[in-house]
Amino acid sequence: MMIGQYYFYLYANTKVFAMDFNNKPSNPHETLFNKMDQVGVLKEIPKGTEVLREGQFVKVIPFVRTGLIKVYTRYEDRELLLYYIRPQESCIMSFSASINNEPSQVFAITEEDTEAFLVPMDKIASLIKDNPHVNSFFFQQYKRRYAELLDTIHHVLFNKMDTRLYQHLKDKASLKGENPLQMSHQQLANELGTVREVVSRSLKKLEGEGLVKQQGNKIKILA
Amino acid sequence: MMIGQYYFYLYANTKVFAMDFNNKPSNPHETLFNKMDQVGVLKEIPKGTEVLREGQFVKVIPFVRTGLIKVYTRYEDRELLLYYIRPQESCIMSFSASINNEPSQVFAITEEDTEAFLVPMDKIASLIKDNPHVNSFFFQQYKRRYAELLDTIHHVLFNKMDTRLYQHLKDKASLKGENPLQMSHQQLANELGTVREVVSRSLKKLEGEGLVKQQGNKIKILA
DNA sequence: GGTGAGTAGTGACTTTAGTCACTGTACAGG
DNA sequence: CCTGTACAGTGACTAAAGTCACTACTCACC
Repeated sequence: MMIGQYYFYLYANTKVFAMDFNNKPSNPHETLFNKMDQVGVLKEIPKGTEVLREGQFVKVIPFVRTGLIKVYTRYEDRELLLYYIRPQESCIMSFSASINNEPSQVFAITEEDTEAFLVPMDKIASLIKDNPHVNSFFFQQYKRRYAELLDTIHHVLFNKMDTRLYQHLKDKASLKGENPLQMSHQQLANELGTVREVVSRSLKKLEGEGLVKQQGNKIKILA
Repeated sequence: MMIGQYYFYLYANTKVFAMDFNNKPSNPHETLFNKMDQVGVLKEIPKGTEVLREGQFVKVIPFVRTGLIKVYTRYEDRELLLYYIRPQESCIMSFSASINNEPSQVFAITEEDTEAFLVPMDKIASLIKDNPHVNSFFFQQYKRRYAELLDTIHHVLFNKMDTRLYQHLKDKASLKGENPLQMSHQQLANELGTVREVVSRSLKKLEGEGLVKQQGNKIKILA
């Protein structure tokens, strides 16, 4: 099912954001983000919104201002987390898909309430021409995402599930800045590309090793 | 062991290439490659030369004119093929590493006798500024490599070894354009991130299914 | 002709992950 | 209060991959 190029627009209210010309931060990324409201609109997207699905064509690139977007892939009924788009970041999979007007290969969902600038791809193209920062920003994003994926593939290929799970829990806790982490076993299984039972058992094992502790529907990371 | 920025220079003879100003191809990539000799040198690198290793700093980006370079990662004593750099392509891992002056995360080896333009990173930077084709070339390369890696991760996570092996053999045969493919089981194991015994057995299974045939030290792909 | 390196084949085994089927718990909503 | 749903725990099993140990072949080279 392809919903069309402005899928994002289906959700949340649009808000044109007030520009702050006086603020001249030294960080190029901040500068970049301050330009975004000239070319795109700021959206508020509630937690749990599916903002992109496989097969969909992309015409607008998100730049996250606050919140968190999860990008993942699906195969049959399994999923695998690819990366999170954090504040000051963008989505290279959208960018990639836009470049050649190809459909998306991945899914994306807001994992927290998120504010993002949505910038049409043609605007991005001219931004890139005018502003070398934008260009290098995307190269940096690619570089990072590639490194992350390489890391993931290492884990998948060379590590056992309990190691992967533990690492994932730690990463996730620090990413979201909350320690008793509230997630179901099923969610964890999806992010790691495995099944619920395996997560249950691995979690039990980690608990036995004193690395985590399950309390109610939360998981406390101890070490 | 870090050998320094001009690692490539350790091998093969340098040859400054004659420019062909009259040739005006329509393909931007060809145009791009015709510019390379203005900014870099053409190297002839014999088959089996290790051109990049993990931890090494990169200052020069290769643009393959003829031949084939294999890029792979290593973990403990296992390896995994990441991608091939074919003619008209470049190496985004070198590019990535250069951008922030970080060491390489991967290895690269010539799999056939290869001619490549070696272009210092600072030249690339100015090329990118002057020539939008160069810029989009690298974005395209990133896009492709990311897609390839995503594909690899799908195979690793969701397919069995014999499927992966068979697919790999087919890909490899078409890439190298030779059908009775000459490779040891160990080599295949490395490229797939597994061990020799598993390749031996999977190959046997594929042979039983009539998909391949081992003849001497070669593997014939039948279907 | 003997030796050593590289390669391939294979039986026996262990470990890991995944599957199936079921139990039990918590909780929301009619 | 009953019922449906989502979630967690677990025993029993299967399948896949990897490990270990050994045999055997080929071929280069002294």
